[in-house]
Amino acid sequence: AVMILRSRFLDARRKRRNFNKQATEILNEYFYSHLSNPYPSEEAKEELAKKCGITVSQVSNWFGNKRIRYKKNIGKFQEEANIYAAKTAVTATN
Amino acid sequence: ENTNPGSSASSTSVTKEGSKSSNSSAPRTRKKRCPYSKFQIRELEREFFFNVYINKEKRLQLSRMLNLTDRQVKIWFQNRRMKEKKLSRDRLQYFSGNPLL
DNA sequence: GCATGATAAATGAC
DNA sequence: GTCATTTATCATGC
Repeated sequence: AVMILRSRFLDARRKRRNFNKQATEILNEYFYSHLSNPYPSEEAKEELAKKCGITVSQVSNWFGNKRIRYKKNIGKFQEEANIYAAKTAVTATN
Repeated sequence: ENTNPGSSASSTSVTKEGSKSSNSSAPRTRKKRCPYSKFQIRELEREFFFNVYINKEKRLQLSRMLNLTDRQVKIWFQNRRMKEKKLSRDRLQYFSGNPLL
């Protein structure tokens, strides 16, 4: 059993698996509701990781990829941005 | 087999790609990331195994051998140490609170 | 065929 | 020196 776990861990780094829809939802909500400063603190990352069921490193990776890919092609994410903007509009009003 | 713009310590580096003629406060264009060759990685890893911290003397020697700049070797060791630390963290996290165990 | 997550060079704050 | 990042590249999912 240990061997299986070990081998699975060693090659599990670049064997990518997509996050589930719920996790992506949570990450996107945070990203688009902090679009002016999409840099979650360490504490925020830990909370996001917990809610998404992923590691803090994965949260960092996600935001790193999201920031640059959004910046490189804002148009492509416009529709997505509008969706989450509407979804989190209530939150901003407190 | 190394595409290196201004790396090789080719004696007196006179031409700096016409970088800063007068103004020197420009952010300068970021150097394009160029993946190192298998050979370069092997040698870097070999030295990393001996000592995680490389001294200046060996650094210069290694940079000449691999056709990298002194700075590149220094940065590689820094990144490599960070990688090692991350691997340790992941290992810990994986074997501790794993729901599948 | 691109979307997406992870990793590898390179930079900058401190 | 560490360390969060940017950026390009890699490897996989679908």
